[in-house]
Amino acid sequence: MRKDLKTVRRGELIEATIRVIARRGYAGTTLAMIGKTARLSPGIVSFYFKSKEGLFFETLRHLATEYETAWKVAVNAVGPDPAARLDAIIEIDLGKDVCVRRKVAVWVAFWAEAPGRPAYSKLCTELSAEYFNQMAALCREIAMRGGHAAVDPDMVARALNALIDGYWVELAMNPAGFDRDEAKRACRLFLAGVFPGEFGSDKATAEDIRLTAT
Amino acid sequence: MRKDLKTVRRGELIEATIRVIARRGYAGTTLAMIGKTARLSPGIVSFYFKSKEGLFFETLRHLATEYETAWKVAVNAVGPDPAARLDAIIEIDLGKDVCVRRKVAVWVAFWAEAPGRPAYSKLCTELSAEYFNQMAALCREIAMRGGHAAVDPDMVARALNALIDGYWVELAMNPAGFDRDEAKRACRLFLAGVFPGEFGSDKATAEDIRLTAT
Amino acid sequence: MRKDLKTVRRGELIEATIRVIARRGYAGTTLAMIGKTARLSPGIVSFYFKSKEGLFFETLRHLATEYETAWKVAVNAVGPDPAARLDAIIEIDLGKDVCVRRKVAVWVAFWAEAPGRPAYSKLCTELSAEYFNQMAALCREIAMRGGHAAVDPDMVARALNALIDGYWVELAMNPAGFDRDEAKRACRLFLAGVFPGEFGSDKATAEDIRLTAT
Amino acid sequence: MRKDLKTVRRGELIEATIRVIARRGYAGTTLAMIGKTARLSPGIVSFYFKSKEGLFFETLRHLATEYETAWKVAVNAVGPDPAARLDAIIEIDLGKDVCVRRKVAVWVAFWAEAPGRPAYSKLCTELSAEYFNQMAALCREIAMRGGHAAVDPDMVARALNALIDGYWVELAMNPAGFDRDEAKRACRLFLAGVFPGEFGSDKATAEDIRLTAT
DNA sequence: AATGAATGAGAATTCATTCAT
DNA sequence: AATGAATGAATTCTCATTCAT
Repeated sequence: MRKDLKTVRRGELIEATIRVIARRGYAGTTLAMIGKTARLSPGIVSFYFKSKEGLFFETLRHLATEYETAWKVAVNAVGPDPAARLDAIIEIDLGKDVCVRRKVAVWVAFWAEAPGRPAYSKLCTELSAEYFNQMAALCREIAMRGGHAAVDPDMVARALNALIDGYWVELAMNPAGFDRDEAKRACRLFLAGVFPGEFGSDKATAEDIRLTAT
Repeated sequence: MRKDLKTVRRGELIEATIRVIARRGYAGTTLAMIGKTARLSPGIVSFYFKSKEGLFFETLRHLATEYETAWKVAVNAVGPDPAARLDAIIEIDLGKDVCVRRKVAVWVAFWAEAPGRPAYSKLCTELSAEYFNQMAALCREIAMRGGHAAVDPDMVARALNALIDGYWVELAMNPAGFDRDEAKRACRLFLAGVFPGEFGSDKATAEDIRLTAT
Repeated sequence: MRKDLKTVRRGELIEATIRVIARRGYAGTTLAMIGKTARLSPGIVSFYFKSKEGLFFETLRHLATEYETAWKVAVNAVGPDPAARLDAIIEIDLGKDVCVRRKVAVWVAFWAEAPGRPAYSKLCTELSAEYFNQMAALCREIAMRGGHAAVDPDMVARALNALIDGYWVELAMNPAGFDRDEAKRACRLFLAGVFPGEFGSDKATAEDIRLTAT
Repeated sequence: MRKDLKTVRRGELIEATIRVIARRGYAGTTLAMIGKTARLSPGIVSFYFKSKEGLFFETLRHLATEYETAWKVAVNAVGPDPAARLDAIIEIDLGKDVCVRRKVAVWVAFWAEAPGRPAYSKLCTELSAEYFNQMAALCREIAMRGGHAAVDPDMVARALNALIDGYWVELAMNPAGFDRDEAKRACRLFLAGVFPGEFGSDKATAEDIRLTAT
């Protein structure tokens, strides 16, 4: 009960932080705004987090953990086929749980502040590294089994990563012009070009179709 | 003469602003740091720019103008072939003048702050729109002349845009792991997949070859 | 029974306050620390004392009462001889009940804060006045009966008072270098110089001898 | 000129700090009060001192340096006779430059806060140690040359130190009842009792007589 | 009777902006 | 034209106090 309340409050404050950063930017976010958004007093942040810096870091960690968990679960859920796994990652990265304006705007904010904050930088780098390793491993598997000797699987992984990050930026900056389904198709289009026969555009999942309507 | 000095000082302050934001992030940048970096007094910003906000906006405008000019010049320099023009844009976007850590880090910082600053948002949106229109027009031309009826040229333009933005983010966050030449090849690989026969990987330009050595 | 609990709790909080002030200083003492030290919740202070200010004042009063009672009891216990009475006061002031670091550190803290707190100032002044009156009366008696006409008994009382306060400060600041027995001997040495024949250094009490071993 | 201004401002702020602490106590002192007293804005403290803590520490250091210099100069000014030197120290410690309510109240405040602030404690301890070494050396000299074998010179030094500190406390708490000249006479009375023939009460200096009028 | 979460007033601190030199 | 000292508004942070449980 005691611990639950603590967890609940921390969650409320983190959620409020995400909303405020998404609306006002990192530099424009004050504890007063976060307090108001969470319908709590501004002084409470010191109680649950050591400081503003602490709250921000925990917010980043929350997003990082959520994201990491999501793609790991997704990868394991679809069985061993590397193409299906890559597909599952795309589905998560551009899916409606992770790829919502609120959250990607905060990711961009933390990326932008990372140069001046070693703690942010470290966390992002570690997350990235693990993510890249997974992606590169899958690309390598596909390349080997399919005889796609010509392409460098690491390069493909980096490109796919960049493509997804780029879509996040698009969503953050121009949510009206962003089409989650189109983004997924574009990722598969890229992979289909690189690994012919692996990512047919006809392979659209049921999920795809559902989300297109959204 | 008077005007020259004004232009020089403004340029120095903008350059200093870029360096400081790249190193410390947007929120971590103070006028004192900018002054120190420019070897000028902190009070001088009020003289040459109305305010900190003004300096930051002019910094964004400087980057925007520089970038816009660069790709327009490049497009016009290569003649009318749409594929060559698209190639020229890639060359600029990932070339050593525009795609340097210092500058892309500042772009990411402005993207991140845009939600809270209508002025930034507006400028970025306008720049994006013009850039996208150009790219989409070129993609449409290629699609039409090559009979690539299956793909939506706008989608290709958006994807290419996202891919490039994503590479900028990569460079900003992890400069050591970024390979400008690889990024360009990945863009062409994507286009080659979408528009078969148009962007052969054998088409590497002289520029490419030069930069690979770097 | 009810009243007992109240008295017990108040005593616990006062004792905790003494410990915390002695360790952290007056300015560095928070109700949270006092609560933790007393193994009670921080909110309880409002219940047993009106406020932090109230708790602090009661702490001062507690020390003052304890001290006042101690020397009055001691004075009355030794019979009417003024030299013996003065000796008894020295014994108390530098004895192990009153003159312990914990307590003298708090005395110094209250002295230091007195300028800004009329309530503290008043209490200390009243206590001082009564103490001085007693001491001066004893000095006067000794001076008169011994024919020590040359010395001003009030001056001697003030000097002895200063000497004892000074030793308290020494104990507060540098407990390792403080020797309670030496301090008592020094007081008697001073009085022996002022009132020749009255405070022979050979007159060390049994108490003295016991404490020397400590 | 530049450096002078800095020195002047720092001095003004330190002087204001002394006045405010003396009037309000350590805990009751705010930067706003210091600013007002110095007729400067509250934000300026950060400019000349890193923080409130920094200002307080420099204030202590200022007092310590002033005091240390004063007694060293005084000791050297009077020639090699140890009794004269001890006398000179008493003259300084209870003289009108050092022993004024404003300053001794601040000393008491720092003594009181020392337990919670290692930096204060360290500075006070070092100052004390040097002062004690000097005093003890002089007492030893007097004891040896005068054949006062019975008394421990270190004990005398500690007692004199305590007596002077005690007078400082008296002045801080009850300035109206404090007589600087009487305090000096009391110190000499004590020494005269300990070292017979050395500190005759007839040895009052011209300085003494002048100050008595004050 | 006691807790400890929550509040919010007050203080320290930061830093954009101003302005006398 | 440039400086950099000084200001003071805005923000973070601390912590005494309150109050529902």
